[in-house]
Amino acid sequence: MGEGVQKAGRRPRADSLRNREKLLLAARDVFSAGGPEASLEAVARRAGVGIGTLYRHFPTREALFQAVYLRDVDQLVALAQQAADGRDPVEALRQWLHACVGMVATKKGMLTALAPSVQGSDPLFADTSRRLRAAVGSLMERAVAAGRIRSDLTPEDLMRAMIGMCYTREQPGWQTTVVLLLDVFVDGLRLPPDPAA
Amino acid sequence: MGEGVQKAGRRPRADSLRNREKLLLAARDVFSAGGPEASLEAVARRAGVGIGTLYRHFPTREALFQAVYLRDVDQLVALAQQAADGRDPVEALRQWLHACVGMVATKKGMLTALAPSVQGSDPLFADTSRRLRAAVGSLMERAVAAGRIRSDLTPEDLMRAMIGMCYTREQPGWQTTVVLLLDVFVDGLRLPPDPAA
Amino acid sequence: MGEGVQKAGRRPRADSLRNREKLLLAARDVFSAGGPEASLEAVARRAGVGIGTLYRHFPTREALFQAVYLRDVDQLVALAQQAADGRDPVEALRQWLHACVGMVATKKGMLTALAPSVQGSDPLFADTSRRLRAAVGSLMERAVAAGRIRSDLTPEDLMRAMIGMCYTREQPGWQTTVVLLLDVFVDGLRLPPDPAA
Amino acid sequence: MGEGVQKAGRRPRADSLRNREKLLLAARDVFSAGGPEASLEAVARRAGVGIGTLYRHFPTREALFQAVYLRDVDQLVALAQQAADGRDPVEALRQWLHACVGMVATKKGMLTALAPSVQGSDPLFADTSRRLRAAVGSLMERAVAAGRIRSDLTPEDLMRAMIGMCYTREQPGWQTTVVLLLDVFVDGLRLPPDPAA
DNA sequence: GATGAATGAGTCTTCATTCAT
DNA sequence: AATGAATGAAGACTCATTCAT
Repeated sequence: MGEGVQKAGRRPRADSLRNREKLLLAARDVFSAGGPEASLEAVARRAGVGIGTLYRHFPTREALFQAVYLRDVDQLVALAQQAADGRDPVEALRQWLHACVGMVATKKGMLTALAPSVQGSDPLFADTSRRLRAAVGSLMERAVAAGRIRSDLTPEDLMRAMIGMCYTREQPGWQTTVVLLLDVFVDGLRLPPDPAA
Repeated sequence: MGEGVQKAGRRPRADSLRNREKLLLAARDVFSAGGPEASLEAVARRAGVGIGTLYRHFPTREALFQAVYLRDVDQLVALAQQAADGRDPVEALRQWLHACVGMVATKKGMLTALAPSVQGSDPLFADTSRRLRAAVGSLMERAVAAGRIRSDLTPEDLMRAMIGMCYTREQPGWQTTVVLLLDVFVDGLRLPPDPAA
Repeated sequence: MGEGVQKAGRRPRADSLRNREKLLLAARDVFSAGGPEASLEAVARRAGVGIGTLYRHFPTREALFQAVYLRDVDQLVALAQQAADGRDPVEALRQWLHACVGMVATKKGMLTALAPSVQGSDPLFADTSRRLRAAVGSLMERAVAAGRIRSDLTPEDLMRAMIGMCYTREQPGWQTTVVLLLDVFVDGLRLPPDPAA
Repeated sequence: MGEGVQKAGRRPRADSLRNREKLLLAARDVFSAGGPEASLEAVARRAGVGIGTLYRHFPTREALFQAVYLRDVDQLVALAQQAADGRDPVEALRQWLHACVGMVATKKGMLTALAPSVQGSDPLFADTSRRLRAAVGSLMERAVAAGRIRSDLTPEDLMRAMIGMCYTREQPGWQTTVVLLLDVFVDGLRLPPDPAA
């Protein structure tokens, strides 16, 4: 989906697959360094393939984008699923948010990927978006069910807060700041313990 | 400051002033729509003046930028000063943040202006930045002094949280969401009332 | 001639004369530094007058050019006339050529002025050209009359050789080289002493 | 070398070669007419190709320049080598200088190529420069060894004299003049026959 | 399928030149 | 007369995109 390659029912050529992989790696690097406006030629050059090859695999900039960051989002989802096990549910939420900051720090393109997944309506991101929402949702659900946090925020809301805070990333040491801000935010989500209990 | 025009002591030509104004309006529109990378030619075109005129008035992209958003930031500062009067200090903080959201909603370019004022180190924004920080700082100071909010956040931190949340703006109705998120954040800032009192 | 100012029979305003002078000085500096392609706005800026004023005084680039270098050429002419007195005529020729090199070294624009005066057919330079030719001609004449140099070169030829050698000017120490080359050239002009005498 | 094209081991596309050739021809014409500052767009236009194509083949103005004039300089070198055979060594020198004038006359851009090769320090011209110097040097060497000319001039000096004289080229019939001037110069180089011999 | 050449539209930027004040 | 604002025509350069090989 999104790639221009692969007529149904035909086994992909080995070099084709290899090129696709090289392109994805190159694109991640280039987009990380130069932002999402970076030149496609730079991507092809770094991948060591012709620009035509890039276009064959990813007919639009968006298609490339999507493919590049799909796996990153998958990691976030996995992380949310792990965090949902055991532990205090509010703490799990906080830990997961911290982990998100860590990933944004490592993979500079991550934010670029998250924003459309959370906010956009582009059908290309629909699936990614749905999976992410589900994972975050179940994380929140536990805390809500335990009466520990307010129940009027959606998973998107939480994601947006997290993403927004991360836009701060530039100064050295930004991670510390963002973690602090997120902690404040999580504190704001808490409900007082039920005095009846 | 920043404009290449106006040797001291000479009355500006009428059309010059008119053009400057047209350029500022056009620039606000264009930057709002296309982001800060938007083409300067597009600005000139929309202003209905020659590209040379744009360059005469604003020799660099940054100079134009700065001029466009200076007044907007001034309004935020004024708003903060007003909010500092009377009322409950935490409430004042919350109200000011709400007002910020309102301004971001009205002037789509506002965010573009705030980000460099808060994060950047460009000397052009140094003054703007300082004024903003002072205004927000005194707003927070009152709440801290009253023992109502935590004292370990800087004015920049608060601004960053606000700005970050606003990056969310795209979907219809985003303002409601952002206001909600900011309220959560302010709740997170609160300290429990001093039991000794 | 060449200037657009001065309707006949009207005394020039004092500031007009002052501006003209400032422009000439500025033009010399700017053309020296930036070559003959230098921007007229730079000239006006350095002169501290408006670009419009420059145009009023010198309606074309060439007119400015001509005015700037007129006096320089005059100096060369004067030099040639002095050199024609006394001394050995071949030596006088050589000395004058050396002096030319010195002037080219001092006034970087000099070459730019000489070339059109010697080669061009622009009527603006006709007079300059004539005066120069006359001066150099009489210098050569003496040596020819004394049977000391060949008689088949014109004053233009000599000037061209000198100018050509000077085009070399770039490297540090070029003057030494050019003087050497001119000495060789003068040696080539010599006739053997008349054995009959 | 200097071109941005041709990864090793791939046969160049036919139209690519054709375009390269068209560009070289166009560039020679345009630089001849308009000097080395001439517009690259004019070159592309005259070659009948897009400006992008020009940039692909020659990523910098200098690269184009170099490519255009490389072959011309090669011819001069070959000529010098031929002239070094047989004949009277002073006469060989003179003949070669005459040939240079002829080439300058034919290929108006030649001077533009020679100047940086002789005077410049641009690494692009280093090789060209070296080859030319060697060729001229061995031509002079023979005459010096035979005690026929002064030994205190470098090959560069000779080249500069030749180039300088040619800057004269404008008027009709300039070749005759330049040949005359060069003959005078060569005469100036001569030493008197050794009376001891 | 892969390659990279060709193309031209679009940007930025500088200036000569004209004209309103 | 002087000024400098306005204008737009170049020119350099970059890239997205298409296509010949």
